[in-house]
Amino acid sequence: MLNNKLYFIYMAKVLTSRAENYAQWYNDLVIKADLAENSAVRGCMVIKPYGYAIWEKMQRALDDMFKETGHQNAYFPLFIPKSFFSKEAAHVEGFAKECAVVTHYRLMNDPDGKGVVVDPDAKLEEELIVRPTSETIIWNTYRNWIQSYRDLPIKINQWANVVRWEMRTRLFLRTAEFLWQEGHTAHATKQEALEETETMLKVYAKFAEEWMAMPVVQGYKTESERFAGALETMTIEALMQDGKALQSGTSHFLGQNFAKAFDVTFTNQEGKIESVWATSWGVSTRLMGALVMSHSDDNGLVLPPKLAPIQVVIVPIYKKLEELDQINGVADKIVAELKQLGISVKYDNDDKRKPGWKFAEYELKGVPLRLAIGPRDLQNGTCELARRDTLTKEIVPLEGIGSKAVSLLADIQSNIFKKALDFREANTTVVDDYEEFKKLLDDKGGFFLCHWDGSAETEERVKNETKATIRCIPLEGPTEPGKCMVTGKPSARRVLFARSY
RNA sequence: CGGGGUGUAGCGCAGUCCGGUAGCGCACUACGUUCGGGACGUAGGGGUCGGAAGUUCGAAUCUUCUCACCCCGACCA
Repeated sequence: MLNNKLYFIYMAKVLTSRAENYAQWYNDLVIKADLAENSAVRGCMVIKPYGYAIWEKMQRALDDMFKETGHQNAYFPLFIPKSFFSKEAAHVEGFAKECAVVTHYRLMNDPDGKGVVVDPDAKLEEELIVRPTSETIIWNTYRNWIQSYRDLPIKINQWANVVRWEMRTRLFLRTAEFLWQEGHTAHATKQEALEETETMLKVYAKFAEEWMAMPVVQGYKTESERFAGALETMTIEALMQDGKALQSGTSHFLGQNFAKAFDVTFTNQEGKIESVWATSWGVSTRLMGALVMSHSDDNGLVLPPKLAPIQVVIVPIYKKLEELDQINGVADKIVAELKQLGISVKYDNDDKRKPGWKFAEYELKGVPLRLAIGPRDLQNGTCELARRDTLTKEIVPLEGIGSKAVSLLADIQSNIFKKALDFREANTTVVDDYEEFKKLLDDKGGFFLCHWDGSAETEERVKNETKATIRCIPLEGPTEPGKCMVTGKPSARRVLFARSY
């Protein structure tokens, strides 16, 4: 009676398949799985409760990691005086084209009686920018907080929304307003700031791999891909199932650029005045998109147990309400046992939905484990356990169901990571010939490890000719020197190319 | 921001060419039978046809303007 694995019979498809149209599959899934939807405001989304629950779990895990590495949370204003933006030249350059600007502070009734209009007399002295990122307001504030090396380091994070006026938006991947965290740290030495930059990249990589079950390549951005105003940008890059890369988190070494722009200096131990060294780092709700595209299949979401709002769902199967009563008794005990073990469990005994409907629904929503109890199980002291990642089911005894669930959840977490890692390895190609690179980019996609001569011209040429960009100069991986695949000039090491989101 | 497409019931669509007062499937409500992979029957309810203006006796349908969304580019996390 045990271990009789059955395979699923699929009923009506509600999703476009990945093979048919990957982009449509993603859009369908985000909406059908109740993660988010488009709002009445152009380019802005509504994150729905189920999607937000996942984000909250991400926040919790990241926030704990930030605290463990010595950071504190704070909050800075949504609005930034326009003049702040013009202080750091590269920074302005990077963000000027996508800023929302507040020009007035009052509405009035339309003199023509057609609703309300902006009161022309209520023009702001200085216009306010809705933050696209907070370096300027934060460094303007840090100036007042820092006098001596004794005031350093300052290691602050804020959870906030930011606005970047994007032309073309996609749920989670690119929206005009999004949620994120931005860390902003101030240090006495260059070395310490560099270490902070790397530490936080490692935090992101650890989070991506251990919580999201999403393998990432860590590395440095090339100069042209760097954050506006940064001396060095580090990134974690993930590979999506359609063979495109997704930049999933960045950590920037800002040097003394912002300190100089905002005149943030400190007196060192020798009594000399120096500029402060800075970092900033962030991940956003874009991670939700990464999560969806890393593991999910044509039946719906596949969530890593560590981030799943519901880890186990219990579905009763019954004909008569007396049977349901009996099952309720058994299920309540299972719920108590699982909760005891720290598992988030939902017992769905809603009489208005049928088992088949519930199966499909929770599969669509990516619940890692489903436990079904019917009349046969009541007799045998068993239940049916179905795992979302492999789509397999087995009949198991109720005795010891708690530890069984714990080990299965752990197994699912590691299995989907392994699956994603295998996919990435199968889709990472070492190429030395530019023509072959172009061909494989179209035929196969994925990551490419190639030699590059280090020039922005070559990088630009590859981008124009193939739409592929250098995702990063990896921290790990092959480091043997060679010849640039495009120009044949010497190359210190291979870099990671891909088409990206 | 350029090119293309789509807006008709909560969702997915037909009807638009050729103007005559709106229909189908799912969902919803009630009852009954069902319930181990999105059940079935019977009877119901629901629509400013994206918005505005115009042509006309009459507009979902024709004209102009406008808004939103989707796809492809340019830009970006």
